[in-house]
Amino acid sequence: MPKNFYITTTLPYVNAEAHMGHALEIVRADVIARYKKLIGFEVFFNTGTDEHGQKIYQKALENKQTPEAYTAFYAEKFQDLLKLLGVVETEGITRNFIRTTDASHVKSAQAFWQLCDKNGFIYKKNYQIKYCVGCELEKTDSDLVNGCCPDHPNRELEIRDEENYFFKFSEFQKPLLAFYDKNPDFVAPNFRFKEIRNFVEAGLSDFSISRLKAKMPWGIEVPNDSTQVMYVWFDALVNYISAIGWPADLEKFTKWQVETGGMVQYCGKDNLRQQTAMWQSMLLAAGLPNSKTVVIDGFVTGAGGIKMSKSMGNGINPVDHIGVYGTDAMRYYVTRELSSFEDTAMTAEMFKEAYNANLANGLGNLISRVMKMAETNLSEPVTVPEKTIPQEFFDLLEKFEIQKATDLIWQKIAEADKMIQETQPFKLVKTDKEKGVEIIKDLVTRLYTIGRMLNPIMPETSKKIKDLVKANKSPAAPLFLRKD
RNA sequence: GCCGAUGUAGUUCAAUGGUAGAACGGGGGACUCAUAAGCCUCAAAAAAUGGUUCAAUUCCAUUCAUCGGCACCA
Repeated sequence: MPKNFYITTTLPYVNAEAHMGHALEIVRADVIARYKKLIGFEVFFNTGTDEHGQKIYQKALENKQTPEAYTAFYAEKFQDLLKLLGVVETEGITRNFIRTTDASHVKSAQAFWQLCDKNGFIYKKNYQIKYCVGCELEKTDSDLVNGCCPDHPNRELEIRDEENYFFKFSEFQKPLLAFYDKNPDFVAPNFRFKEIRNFVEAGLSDFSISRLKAKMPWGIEVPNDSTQVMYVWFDALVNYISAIGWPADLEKFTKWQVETGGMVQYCGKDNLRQQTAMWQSMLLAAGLPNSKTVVIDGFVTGAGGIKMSKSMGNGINPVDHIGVYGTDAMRYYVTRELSSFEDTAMTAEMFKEAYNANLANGLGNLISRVMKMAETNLSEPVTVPEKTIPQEFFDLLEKFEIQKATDLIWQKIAEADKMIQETQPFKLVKTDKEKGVEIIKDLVTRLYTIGRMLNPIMPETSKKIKDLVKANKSPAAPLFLRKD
């Protein structure tokens, strides 16, 4: 039985700066990837950028750039973000960064379309669009206020017909429900699974999967119809399999999507339907294996649960925070201080408090005090036994309960601090050297275990702890300096 | 409007049909290995109303408040 594991984030749409939601999703997927690697899996980690569509085309025009230059700029920015988040080259993990403008992806998306078409799930029909003559623009339902254009409320919207391709989503109600029944852990957390099941049970409508190329030139051309380009679904969602070589390299595809039991996907709650229903139907239509699990994140909000926005001025820029506090501090925050599945409020003040309490006073201080005693009182580095991580830690990560798993580490930190207070080894070595040394060795072993558990969560810190223990040295400078 | 969820110390969360736990923040104390850190200790909480029950924060109903979804926005 090969131990392979494939995990992917959704691809950020590159029409704006990266926000906390991106950081959250990328780090958590990386934590799971590193955890799987830790327990012996060979891991494929996919992320990238979604680069087609009307909005990007317009943004590029606004910036007086070609869409190619515009998306290249953002793709690079997101790659920089990955580095800042600690998503870097890691032994045992294949890192992949896909851009939906990659030639291989374009080919893959077209092949996927043709396969679904061949299987009879794509057809052409009239699609009615709402058009505001005042704006001279097409309007979507979500653009409208009380059924009218907000800028021209007194003008009647015109209904115009346009020919588009559609996907027969409606035929997948039963297959989807059957798939859900067979895979009771398909969506995490469970309340999101209920939500999507209700949605599917209520009935499905076919969705449109192309746009007129004349109107929207920045997209992947529909096979055998140069007048149309693919709308987002058959473009962006297909990245999860184009990333692992489908259909050009079926051996690679088999390794990561078949032998693994399917990909594990991370996404925000706004992506629930796309990932757990639409994309799964598309895979069924193509006769390809489904995803194994889709993990749904909550949102990061401002204080009081208010949506972060520029106008509110309550946004948190992950890049700025990493600049001040460091990569591992950000990884700590999104894994332990933000709920694994629910919305969580976050402010700069909360970040600082959590940093001081748990990284400076908690973890960092423990490292200093334990290693100082070790350096002073031990003649050689402690030999740490092989397996010291509690099984519970693995069980929690297996269920994507990253927050609870991280909590467990901080419990271990508190236990060690308490033990120092109760046994006072720093005093004991003066009266009973042997006994004092015994306790210090135990503390070093505990610290090393904490270092091991931190491996998926805070890889840099994990390595620093292990190196200090192996060298029997106290840190030259505090690992997490208090910020005032 | 419909569907779903949530409402617990100042804040962020937890457990529970029978003393409501924790963390941060706040007050006090003894200590010194450590980053004015750590440890001990104190104060501090169930949105409202009604019902079921010997007993409700927990179950049910209603009200109020907040959030999400109600599809072509990526």
